[in-house]
Formats: sequence, C-alpha cells, structure tokens
Amino acid sequence: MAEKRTDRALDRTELIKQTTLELAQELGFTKLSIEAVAARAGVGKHTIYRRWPSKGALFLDALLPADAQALDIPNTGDIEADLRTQTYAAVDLLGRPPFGPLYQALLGEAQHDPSVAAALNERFIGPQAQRVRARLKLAQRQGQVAPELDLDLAFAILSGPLYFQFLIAQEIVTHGYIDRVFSALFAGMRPSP
Amino acid sequence: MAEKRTDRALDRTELIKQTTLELAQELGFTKLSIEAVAARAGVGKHTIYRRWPSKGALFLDALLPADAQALDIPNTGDIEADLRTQTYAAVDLLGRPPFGPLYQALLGEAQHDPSVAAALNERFIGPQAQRVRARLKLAQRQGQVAPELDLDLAFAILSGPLYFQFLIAQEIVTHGYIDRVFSALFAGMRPSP
Amino acid sequence: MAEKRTDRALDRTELIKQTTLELAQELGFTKLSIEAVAARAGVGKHTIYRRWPSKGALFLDALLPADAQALDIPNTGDIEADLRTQTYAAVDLLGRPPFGPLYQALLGEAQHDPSVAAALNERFIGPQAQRVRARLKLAQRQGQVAPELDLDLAFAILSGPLYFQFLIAQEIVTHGYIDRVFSALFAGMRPSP
Amino acid sequence: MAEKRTDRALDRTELIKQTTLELAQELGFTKLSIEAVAARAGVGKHTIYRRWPSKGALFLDALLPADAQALDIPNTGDIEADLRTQTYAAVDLLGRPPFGPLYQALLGEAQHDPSVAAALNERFIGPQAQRVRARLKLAQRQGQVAPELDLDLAFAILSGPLYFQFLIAQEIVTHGYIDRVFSALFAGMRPSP
DNA sequence: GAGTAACCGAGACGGTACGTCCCGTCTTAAA
DNA sequence: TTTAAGACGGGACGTACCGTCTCGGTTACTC
Repeated sequence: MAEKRTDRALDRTELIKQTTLELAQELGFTKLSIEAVAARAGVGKHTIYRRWPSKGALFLDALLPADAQALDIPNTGDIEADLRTQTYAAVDLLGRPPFGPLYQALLGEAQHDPSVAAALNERFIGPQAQRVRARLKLAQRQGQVAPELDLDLAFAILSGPLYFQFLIAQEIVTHGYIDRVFSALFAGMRPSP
Repeated sequence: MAEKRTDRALDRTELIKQTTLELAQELGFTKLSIEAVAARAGVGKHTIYRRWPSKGALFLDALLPADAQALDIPNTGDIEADLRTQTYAAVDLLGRPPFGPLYQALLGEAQHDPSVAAALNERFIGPQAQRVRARLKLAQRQGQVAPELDLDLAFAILSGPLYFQFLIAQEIVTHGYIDRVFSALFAGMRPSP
Repeated sequence: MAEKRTDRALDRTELIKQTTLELAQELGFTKLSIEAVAARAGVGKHTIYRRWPSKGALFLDALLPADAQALDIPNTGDIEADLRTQTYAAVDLLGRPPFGPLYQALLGEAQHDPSVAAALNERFIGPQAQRVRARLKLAQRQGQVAPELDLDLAFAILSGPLYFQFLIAQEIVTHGYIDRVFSALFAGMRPSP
Repeated sequence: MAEKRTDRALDRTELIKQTTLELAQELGFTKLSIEAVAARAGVGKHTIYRRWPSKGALFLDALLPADAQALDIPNTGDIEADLRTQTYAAVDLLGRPPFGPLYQALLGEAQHDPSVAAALNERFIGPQAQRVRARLKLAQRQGQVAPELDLDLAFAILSGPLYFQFLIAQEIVTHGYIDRVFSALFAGMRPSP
C-alpha cells in the first residue's frame, strides 16, 4: 500500500519531468513556464511547486537523468586515447540537440541560481571529474602521465577549453578541436629542451 | 545644435547605463527590469527600447565599458610571468564585487541570448584572446614557447580552466589556482622523457 | 486631444461595465470573476484594477447607472397614491430579472464591503430617500400627512418592510403586499379612539 | 456505547463551530475559510464537509445557537412598551460585537445562498415573527391594537425599519431610533381627523 | 478477541482565481 | 522630434482555497 502512494507520486513526478523536457525542446528554457508545464501535464501548479522550488530546479531534474550516465572512460591502456574517446562522447552529446542546447541553458541558469549550480556539480560535473581523476591516477602509476601532474586540476584543464568553446566562444566543438587541445595539453607549452 | 542633441542623447544613454548597473548590483540581473531602470532613471521606457533591444543588451553595454580596459599584458621578456600577471588581474576582477557577480550574470545571459554572446565575444573576449595570441607569438619567436603550440587555441587553454572554476565549479579562483594551472600547462601532461 | 483620451478611457470603462453586467447575469455575482470579465472584454486585468479596487466596486458601478433613474415620485395631489405608485415601480424593478437578483447580490456584497455600502447609499438609496422626504414635506404642508410625522424616518418606515420581505424573508414582493403595508402604516397600529 | 460515538461526534461538531466563530471574529466572514477552520480545529477538511455543505451553512450553524434565544417578548400588559423592550434587546444584540458584525455577514451571505436564507428564516426570523404575531394577537383581543391591523405584516413593519438602518443605511441603531419608529408606527402617517 | 466497518487527521490533487509584475507596444502632452 | 509618463493587452508569477480523493491509523461494534 505504501508502494501505491510512492508509485502515484513517482508517476506524477516523472510525468512532470517528461513534460518539462518536451516543452523545453519546443520553446527553449527561457520561454518555458511552470504554468505551461502544469497545463500540458494536466497537473495543478501546486503539484509542481510542491516538488521543485523553481523552474531551474525542475529543469535540472528533468534534464540530467536523461543522458548523464553515458560518459564513462574506457581503459585501453592508452590514457591519451581513452580520455580523447570520452571527450569525443561528451562533445557529441553537447553538440547535438536536444541535449546540447538544453544543457547550455542549464549552465546559463546555473549562473543565476546557485542551487542549480550546486546540484549540477553534485550530480553531473563532480562524478565526471572524479572518473577522470581516477583514470589519470592509474595512468600516473603506469608512467603514462607526468608524476607531478596535479590530478585535482586535471578535469578543469581538460574540459575547461571545451566549455570555453561551448559557453563563451559559442562555436561548435569538433573532434578536431579536441585533438588539437589534447596535443597542446600533453605536450605542454614550454619548448622541449 | 546638433552637438547639443548628441550630448543630450549621450547623457541619457550614460544615465540609463549607470542606473542599470546600480540596480543590477542591488537586485541582481534576474530581478533587474527595464521598467525599474526607466523609473529609477526618470526616463520613459521607450527611451530605453529605442537604444537597446533587450535587457541583456542593455546590461552588456552597461557592464562592459566599466572595467574592460584593464587587462593588458605586460612584456617583461618572461612569457610565463607576463601571462600570469595578466591572469592574476583577470582573476582579481572576476573574484570581487561588483564586477564578478555581474559578469557571471552576463555570461549566464549569453547562454540564453546569442546576440549577447556575440557582442561579448566581439567586445571583451575577442580582444583579450587577440592580445594573448600576439604576446605568445612574440614569445614563440623568442623561443620561450613551443614552436608547435597552436596559438589559436592558447586563450581557450589558458583561460578555460579559469572559466570552468568560475562558471561551473563556482569556486573562488585564487592566484594559487592560477599558479597550479600554469605549471601544469607549461609542463604538459606527458612525463618528461 | 484631451477628448480623445477621455473617449478611449470611457470606451474601455463602459465596455468593462457592460461585460460585467453580462457575466453577472449569466453566472451570478458570486461566480463572477475579474479574470472572466477581463477575458470576455478583451482587456488586461490591470485595466480593471486600475479603475476599481474590488469586484464589488466594479459591480456596483456596472449595475447602478442602469436602472437607477426611474424611481421618481409623481405628484397627483394624493400622497398615499403617489407613494404607492412609486413603490410599485420599485417593487417591479426588484422583482424581475435582471435587476432584481443583481441588486440583491449588491446588497449582499454591501454587508461584506463598507465601501460598497457607502457608494450604494450615496448614489442610490440616499437620493430616493431625499425624494420621499421632499414629497412628504409637501404633503405635510397640505395637511395630508400627520404634522408630527418624523420625515427623516419616513423612507426607512416605508421601504423597510419591502426590504425585509426582499432580503430576509426572501419572498416575492407583490403590489398587494405594498397595499397592505401602506394601509397599516397610514392607519397606524393603535386602535382609533 | 452509542452514546460515546454521539458524544465524540458532538464534541467535534461543537469544536468546529466554536473554531468557526473564533476565526470569523478574527478575520471576518469573507476571509474565513474551511481550510483555516480545519487547520485551527485540528480536524480534517472532510470532517467539516461531512457535516456542512458550505461555508455559509457552517457559519449559520456556528452563529445562530449562540444568542438566538434571548429575544422573548415580555408581557406587562402594555403592548407598545413590551415590543419596545424586545426591540431594544434586539438592537443591543445587533449593535455590538461580536454578534452584530457576524450577523450582518450572515445576512449578506443569505443574499448569495438561498439555503442560508431559508435556514435563517426557519431558525431565527420565523420564530421571532411568530412571537410578535402572538403577542400582538393578544393585544388586539385586549383592544390595545387596531383590530384591522394585519398581524402577518406586523413583524415586517416593526423590524423592517430596523433592518433597513442596519443593512442598508448601515448606521448604528439606537434606542432613540426605535422610539421614533414606534411612535410613527403606532400613530400612523395620516393626520388624526 | 479478532475482525470489520466507520470515522478520523492529514494532506495530495486538479482546478480556478487572486492580485502583482513585467513585457513590448502605443498614445499623449510638453519641451 | 524627442522625451517622460504611463495606459494597454498579454502572459506568467507564486499563493490561497475550493471540493474531491486517497492514505494510514485509530475506535467502537459485531460475530
């Protein structure tokens, strides 16, 4: 019986999230409104407000579960190739609708709403960074990566240029771009002695 | 007479921009409204709409002239030190009110409004990237930087981690963070042979 | 030019009042909503709120001008007949849709909202009472009415039973009822000596 | 055992009515809500809806038993004095919080809800009218009242002016006002021959 | 004494309307 | 012509209650 209640609540929650995603794709995040989600989902506005404190929080919840899991890092033994592979996957995700524009909007919202930023980090960015750190640690032990490399920085260094291109330059990120970034990062900026 | 008119127009434009900044600091970009700017500035709404097509455009115009000019790159002959110096300045700017939070909001808005993103790149990001490219080209010729370094990528690589920390991790960027990033970037990730 | 503005404002005001009356007849005062008036009139809600502070005030304004003017008192020289004639007219007005039920609702609202009560008295009840007082004063001078009759009370005494029947007993008020009331009031309750 | 259930049900019913009165005094009838009564009484909304079909019905039930019984008519042998005494009592009741404003609100609600009006008449107005009729009948037999006086009208005539003053003019009804009304009613409007 | 039915509190739910805010457009009168 | 002022239609906000509806957890009555 407790199951039933949970199920009903879950049903509603899922319905709302799905509707949110639909509308976000049709209208974009900016024109998305809780009013419209409620109407399309056939749900009272309060039922949404009961679950999420803001449009941003709802949108994050709706968007993130969808594609968040795909970015595991392979382990072929070649660290540079493995990271490249994973980064290709990330770029493919970001570069294409529906996820790309929606994720961009989410990052935009994170600039206005710290709670969105926090949740984003906890649920999406953090885990990715952790996987990269772990994979690099392994590579470091295998001598494939400079022993003095600061692993806590690695994710920022590797994905920073990508996000820069995505959010600020707002140019399409290609595999070629990733290749060039990786070349530069692995080689270093200093001339070889 | 034409002069006077231009002056009046300029006066009004400046007044509106200044009021915009004031209100943005008090309320944040999200709660900023053209209505409120008009009221506070003692100006008709039309007078604002005649000059800017959107809140984002007005805000960009109001924010950018303010502190944009400070980020020149010194040339002491030591490329790493020079870039570091300039990046410290950038970090100091971003890290402190009022510019930091407002600039963050601007970048957030740029995710929703391509015209804001375009103007931002043209007026703020682009010139900075260009200066970094020029300074690195010089350094490359002086043999301080790897000859194969892709200069078009350099700004993204150098500032990407910073923006990642600022926009996504949303942690305060310290000089120490910059130091660690620069160490890693100049040394490269590959173990020295 | 001032004319134009006034005309436009008047147009809107009249349109809203007329729509209010329409909806009130269809739905009754209780189910009447400012939202629905705005929608049907093709007008923003604010345009209504700018003019009236409450549903009651709007309704009063919409209802009262409509039929308020009809209740003049004839002067045939026979005070009892004249008052009777005028009271018949009042009863006919109250007894029939659309005015009757709407006026009843207005009186109901006046119990909850003192400003409605005040406006009602000033614009509808007061003038009627004044006319009755004036007519009675004339009759008093002509010796048709007891010289000691308190004229300030007359309207309450004459129309009180009518309103009692209308608002409290909530039975249909007939001409016969008026006749019986008038007989009693003119004769007095005391036995003739 | 059946007693116990009845007692509990009664307890709840009384608790709800009392809470309703409390809240009505604090907020006024208009702002009174079943939701708030349920919350304050620590009772499920259903428990209220099970007992009363509407806010008006609940309010009537809560208000009327409280003070309804006090308006008996004395019998000193002087009909005018006796009615006056009873009317004074009525006026005192109406004129003072908490009963006055609440009763006014009830009458207001009766204009919107015929079932409230019906219950009001059956339980409050009707009995009063009946007592007045009976007392007058007695007086009529004793020759204190005109034999042709229509007793069915008497309550409307006697209390109509009072209700007019209370509901429509919305002025405080004083004993003096009652005196003047009674003088006029007993003497009649016609000049004595 | 264990069922069982009724009632209860709690509050979720779809829905309607509230009164407010701001959008971007439009009109007016003054300078 | 430009401006300040602000009315306007429109849309969404977040809130309050409506009346209905589960949901578990007592009672109190029946077998």
